[in-house]
Amino acid sequence: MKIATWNVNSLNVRLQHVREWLRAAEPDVLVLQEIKQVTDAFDAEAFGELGYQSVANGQKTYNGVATIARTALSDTMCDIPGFDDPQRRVLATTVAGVRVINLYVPNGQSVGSEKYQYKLDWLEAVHDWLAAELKAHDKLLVLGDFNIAPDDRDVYDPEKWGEGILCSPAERESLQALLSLGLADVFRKFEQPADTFSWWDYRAAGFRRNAGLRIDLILASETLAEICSASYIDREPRAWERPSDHTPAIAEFRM
DNA sequence: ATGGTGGTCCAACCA
Repeated sequence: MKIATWNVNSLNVRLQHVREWLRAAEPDVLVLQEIKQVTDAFDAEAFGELGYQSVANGQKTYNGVATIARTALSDTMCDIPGFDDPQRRVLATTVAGVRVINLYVPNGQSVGSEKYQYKLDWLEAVHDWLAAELKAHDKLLVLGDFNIAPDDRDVYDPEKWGEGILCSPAERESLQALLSLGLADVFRKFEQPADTFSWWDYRAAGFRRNAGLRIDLILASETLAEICSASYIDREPRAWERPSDHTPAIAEFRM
C-alpha cells in the first residue's frame, strides 16, 4: 500500500495538480488538507475518472480535508469526540483494513497567541482521541499537515527559527505525546538526504533557497511501522507552475 | 529590522 499526504492550499486552484500527481505517483490513498471549499463543492467525479473514491470534510474559505482512495472508504468521522470545533481539520476513514486519520493541525500563528493555545488544546484532544482509536485499530496511520517540525533536522535554519512557531518546545512535546501512544514518524525509519523538507514559504523565494521545514508527517502504529518499506518526500510538484506551498510526503507498506 | 507571496474574496484574514 502506497499512501501520501498533501496540503494543497485550495483544491479549486490545485485540482489539476492533484490529478496529475495521482496519475504519475499512483498512490492507493491520498489525504489532502486545506481544500478551502465546502463539502458540496468537492469534485468527487474529478477523482472518480481516475479510479478513486473519496470523502471530504469541507469548510468555506479556510481549512477543509479530504481522503481519496482506490478502494472503499468506511467508518468516516469528521470531528474529534468531545471537542466542539467549527473548523474542519480532521477526517478519519477506514481503507483496506487500515484506519487512516487525516489531520490539518492548526498553524498557531505565534507562540503565546490565542491561536497557539487553540493549537495546543486541539492537539491534546487529538491525543485522547488517538489513544482510543489505537485501542480499536491495530493498523492505524495518522498523517497530514502537522504544522510542527519534529526536530532541528527538519528545519532549514534552526538557529534562525529557534523556538518560534512550528518549532516551540510545547508544540514538539505535543507531537512527542502522540508518538508516545505507539506511533512512529516513518520518514525517520530510513536514511534520508540532508535538508529534506515538505513546505517552503512562498515569500522570500523559500523554495529556490531550500529554506523549508518538514511539517507534513506520516505516523504509523507499531504493526504498520514494522512493514513500512519506504518513506520519502516528492519535491517535484512544488516546482510546478502556481504550486501549493507544500509538496507530497509518501510512505509504502508491504501488505 | 521589516517585509516578502499566495488564497479567498474585495477588506482583511490566514498561512
